[in-house]
Amino acid sequence: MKWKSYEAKWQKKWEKQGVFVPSLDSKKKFFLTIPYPYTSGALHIGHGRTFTLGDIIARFKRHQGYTVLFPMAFHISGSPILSISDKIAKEDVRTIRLYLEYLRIYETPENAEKIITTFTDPKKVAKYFAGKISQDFKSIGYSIDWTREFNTGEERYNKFVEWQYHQLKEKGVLVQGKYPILWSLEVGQPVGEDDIADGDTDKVTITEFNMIKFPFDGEFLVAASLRPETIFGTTNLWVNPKGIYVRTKVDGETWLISREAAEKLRVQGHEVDVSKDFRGREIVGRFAQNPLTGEKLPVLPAHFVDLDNGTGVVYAVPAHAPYDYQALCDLSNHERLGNLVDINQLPVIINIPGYSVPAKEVNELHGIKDQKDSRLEAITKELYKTEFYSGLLNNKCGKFSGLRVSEAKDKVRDKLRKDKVSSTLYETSRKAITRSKNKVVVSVIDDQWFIDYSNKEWKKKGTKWIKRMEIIPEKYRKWFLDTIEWLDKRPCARKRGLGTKFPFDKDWIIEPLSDSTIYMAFYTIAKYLKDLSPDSMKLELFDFVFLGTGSLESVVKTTGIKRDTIETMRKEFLEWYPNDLRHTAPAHVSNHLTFFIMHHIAIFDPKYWPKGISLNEVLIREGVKMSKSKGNVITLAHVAEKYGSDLYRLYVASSAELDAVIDWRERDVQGVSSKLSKFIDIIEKGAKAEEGELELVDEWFLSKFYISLKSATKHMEDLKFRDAIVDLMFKTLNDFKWLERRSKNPFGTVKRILKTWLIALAPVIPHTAEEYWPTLGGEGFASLAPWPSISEKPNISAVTKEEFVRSVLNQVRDISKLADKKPTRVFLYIADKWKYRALEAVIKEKERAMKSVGQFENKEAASKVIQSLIKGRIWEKFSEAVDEEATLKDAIKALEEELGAKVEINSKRDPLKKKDRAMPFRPAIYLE
RNA sequence: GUGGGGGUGGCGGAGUCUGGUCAAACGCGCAGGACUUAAGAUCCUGUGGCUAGUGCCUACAAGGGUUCGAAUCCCUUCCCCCACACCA
Repeated sequence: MKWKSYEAKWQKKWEKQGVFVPSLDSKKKFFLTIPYPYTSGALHIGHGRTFTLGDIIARFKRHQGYTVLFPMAFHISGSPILSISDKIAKEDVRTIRLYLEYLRIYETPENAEKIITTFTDPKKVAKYFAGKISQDFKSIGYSIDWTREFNTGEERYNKFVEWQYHQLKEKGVLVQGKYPILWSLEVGQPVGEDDIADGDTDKVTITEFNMIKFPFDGEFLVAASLRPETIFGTTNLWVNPKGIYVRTKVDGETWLISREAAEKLRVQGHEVDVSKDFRGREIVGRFAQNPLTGEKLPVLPAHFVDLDNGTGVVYAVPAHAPYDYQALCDLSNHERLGNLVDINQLPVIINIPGYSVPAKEVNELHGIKDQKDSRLEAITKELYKTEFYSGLLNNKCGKFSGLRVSEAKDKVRDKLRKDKVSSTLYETSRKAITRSKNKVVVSVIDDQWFIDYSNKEWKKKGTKWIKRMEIIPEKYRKWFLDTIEWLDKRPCARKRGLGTKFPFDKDWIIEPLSDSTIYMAFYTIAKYLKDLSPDSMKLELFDFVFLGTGSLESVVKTTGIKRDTIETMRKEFLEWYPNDLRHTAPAHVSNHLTFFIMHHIAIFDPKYWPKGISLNEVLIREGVKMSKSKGNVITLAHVAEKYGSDLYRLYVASSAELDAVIDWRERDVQGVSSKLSKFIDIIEKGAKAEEGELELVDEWFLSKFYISLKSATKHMEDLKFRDAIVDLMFKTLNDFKWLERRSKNPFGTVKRILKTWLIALAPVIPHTAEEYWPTLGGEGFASLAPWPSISEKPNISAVTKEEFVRSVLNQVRDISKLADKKPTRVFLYIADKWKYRALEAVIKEKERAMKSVGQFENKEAASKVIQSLIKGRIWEKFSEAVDEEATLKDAIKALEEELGAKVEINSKRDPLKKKDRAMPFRPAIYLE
């Protein structure tokens, strides 16, 4: 792995000479961004895939003559870094262990112990890892302009984000309203996924129950359900007889619900005043009213009712709910309550093919005997799924009859709400506790700030723009369109975390996905703000720089910033914007990338809207996902030392196309490594060789290379790196092997294309390109060399002839394999002249060549030959006939060597009468 | 649940949009050979079945359909993966 020895040297040279710091006033510019990494730890080779491919794009564009801006910054907004510091401060063992592990990637154990004590300050964590990540990036050879680096905790960035939010407010997309979030009652604080026990593995979401109020002697017995449409099939209400319920005032009415439910309602924006509690059994046997039909419904006891789920009151739909049906069965022998619901006359309200009373039938099928049977859960789910997709509401459902369950659900819910018999209760999707063992419930915040993506005009513009943008691979475009369709109001500020304070209410902090949507613009000016006082970064400054509004004079006056600094900033912005390409992983489509597009649309002039997005899939290792817990992570920091950066880059670029998952397999890495070694070996030998006369095989090799280069250039433009490398590396190396066998002077021949070859691979293996560039007589940095032009025309006839020789060789081999003998003499017979006339006709007329049969003497034979040529689609393989006899005679030595046999062409000797079988490009063969 | 992607050889993966050029690019593995005292590295050859030949048969998750023709288009079923709002 020779490349390891020279990589660091070139990285230093690039940095020292500012090779990747672009100048202004370019003719052709290209502005590439990759989302900045979040600095909570070390990055691994999976993250590196995205940055590496981005870098390859940047480098390729530079070769193509673009002035490329490829900047980088660091994200520190949000709660994770904060909670890391909290945990380290609280001496949480797991966190400390994890971070010591991270630190040891870069530090001696003693230093790691020292540094971790500073990590109680979140900014120190962020700063430390930002430093290390940029060091890692440099070690992989990324061509980043580091002069524009910043992190999102800096004041200049905060000022910029504040400006962004003023803009959003002006555009009317910032709104305030109610919002349900996960909440801890004990702590009185929101809880995030990382606060919840097992929150990472078993996600907790928020579900909406419909609370339906059943009139109950001037009060309401309030039942909660996820299936409002089943209200038409209810026969009774269930309470848990042992459970504790409360009689409470809720929003001015008296409700009977479980104690837990009352607590939840209190934090969900309801006025709750609990007056008295009682056991569920106390109301058993009384009657409530169906709020839709007025029907009398008995209150019955059931043990499956969970007080801490919904309201602790459930309305029974025994024909459709396995639990309800079974609970009725369990009760049927009860002398007083057993006959209040007639189990043989259950109202069926949903028709599904194959069932008459679904719950009854599935229970019987599974042999359910008791409501405590644990299988009921799964059976319920199963039945619900069937009903949801194939069930139709029947004529018991009034105006909803005939609807599918999937449609009826929302319609019935809306009607119940409209009639004020129903409202919403939020519940967690599963029982959850925080890591400090507090119960997680849902609370409703009523002054939450949102970005209103549901705004119709805005959406329309977004959709239209996405249809026009360049999206690579194309298949992700639909995902963008779906996302924008689905996007609704999105909370954009939080009470916790690092980041920019919300400018209109300083108690809030802008949420980390909402503070990173237009910062590509910030790159253009970041370096000029570095030394200015934050106070000078007034709204007017950004207005002027980004929107061109206001006058230079007045901005100078209000900000006190020097006139030419402001002018330069404006110039930088105009120079680089829009962002030509943003490259990242598909996971960001449904949030970040769509916000990125939408915010640009809201704030900037259309000519500055983002032009393109490219995406690459993830990287796994030996078939499994990399994760800290599995201990199979290779960090970016180890790449240079372990594999060398050029090998890493080559593997990442060549082993899968953008939309396929890369599997990092040590064995395959070794394979790629040997290709790279071989390539370097050829360069070294080629550089020393003398160019000589070109023979057929040399012409063939050079021509094949030009064809590959042309195809690879196209692939690079389409970001199909794998295909490009297959052309430039694997196929060309294979061709070279043949050249080595056949040519008198293979290295002299390859020398003619070495510079071209090297630059064509430079985006992928830049260090190797730099190292050998001077050796080959290149000037300046290889990284800045122009992309090779393809002026040389491939010699098609040489290619055809050599391919013909190779195919004859293969044919002889095929036959000797079939004949199962190793020949000592090989006889080749060239096809008769008239068959070449047939070939000519087929090359010219393709499928329609049959009509020329008439021109031949032996029409039957001619028709066979032509048919065969057509079937073989010969015109796609060979574009012209060659003088086969001469070509083979020229190559006779090579053939004899390869075959280890004497080769005779058009010999009189033909004992098996093979000569007649000969066809153009397929001489007849006889072996002895 | 909602939305998206996918199932091809011993393996990773091309090919699918634009049906015929496909027994399947490129790579890995495996087998035989060359080189070597030997191993490794490297190079050559082979790697569905039949066949001294430009062909036939069986294959592209399973089943069905459209078509002269399907891995490719349509339908059904099974299986796998990914993303989903405060998480960066």
